[in-house]
Amino acid sequence: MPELPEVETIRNGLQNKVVGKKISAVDVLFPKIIQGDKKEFEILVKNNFFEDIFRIGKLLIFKFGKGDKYLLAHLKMTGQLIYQEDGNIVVGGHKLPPVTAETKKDFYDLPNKYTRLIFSFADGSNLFFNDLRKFAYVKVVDKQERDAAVAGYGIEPLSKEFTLVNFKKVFEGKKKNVKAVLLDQSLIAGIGNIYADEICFDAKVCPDRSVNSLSTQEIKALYVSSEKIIKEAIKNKGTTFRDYVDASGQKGKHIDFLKVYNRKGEKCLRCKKGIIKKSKIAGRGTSYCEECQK
DNA sequence: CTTCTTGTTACTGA
DNA sequence: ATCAGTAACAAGAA
Repeated sequence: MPELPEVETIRNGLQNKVVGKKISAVDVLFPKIIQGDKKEFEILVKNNFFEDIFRIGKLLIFKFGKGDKYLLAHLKMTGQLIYQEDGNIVVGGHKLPPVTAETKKDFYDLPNKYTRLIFSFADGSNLFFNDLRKFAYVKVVDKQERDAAVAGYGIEPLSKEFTLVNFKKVFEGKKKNVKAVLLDQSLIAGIGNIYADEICFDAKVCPDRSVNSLSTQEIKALYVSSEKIIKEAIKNKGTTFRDYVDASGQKGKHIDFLKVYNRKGEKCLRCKKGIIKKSKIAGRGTSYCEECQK
């Protein structure tokens, strides 16, 4: 699922590909993907261009060249943003291909049965917004609404504000467990289920520990591990567990580096004694080693 | 058939 | 206020 490292990989990939290109057409194949006024969306996008692409947590923010407007894009669980240089796609008037054994098999044919939105650029290239589960969205906002959205997020792991002092503040006076705090986007931006488990494992902290029981050293370990795990995952272009692909349609390689997630029943790679356990913590499937995560 | 999967929000009750 | 738990959203896999 796209978490910070995956969304950052997509942002990075799109930066060099779509910024500055004139959008000549937009095809809305699933109208519900657009939050708010659909007409406003189409009028704004057409004959405009993306001037820059930002990210906070798992949220992408496209700045338009004309008009002081922004497009927020959230991939939720199965969203994909795939850019394709060529292809035999006629600009405008896209229709979904029929669902046949052929199209179903080739998930990477574009557009496919999960394509919800297509931006067509003047040079003939296209940006496909696919989403199997239909939870992903785009939303046009002004500067004020953009700032409000950003303000709702906690400290961003790749920013200057991600310091040990600020990280400690997040845990102060709380009673929630570690997993719940790591997943809370209003406290720390961008961590999802996979990396929450990996961070707890790396820090040797059991995810169901109440944060008010953590020692200063344990909080520091979680801080160091958060930064380390997220940067490693970005280096590997994210984790493809199921649907995630980057802006070029390529899978991430970080799945080979996961140490606990999806390893239920396997022997712990670190202590080689414990068997990875999976239980429900903070309402999420959580994998951890009881032997070496205290 | 049932159960599980995950990001986020909304709602309940403690 | 804070927290835990759960339903909802939707479409799949197992």
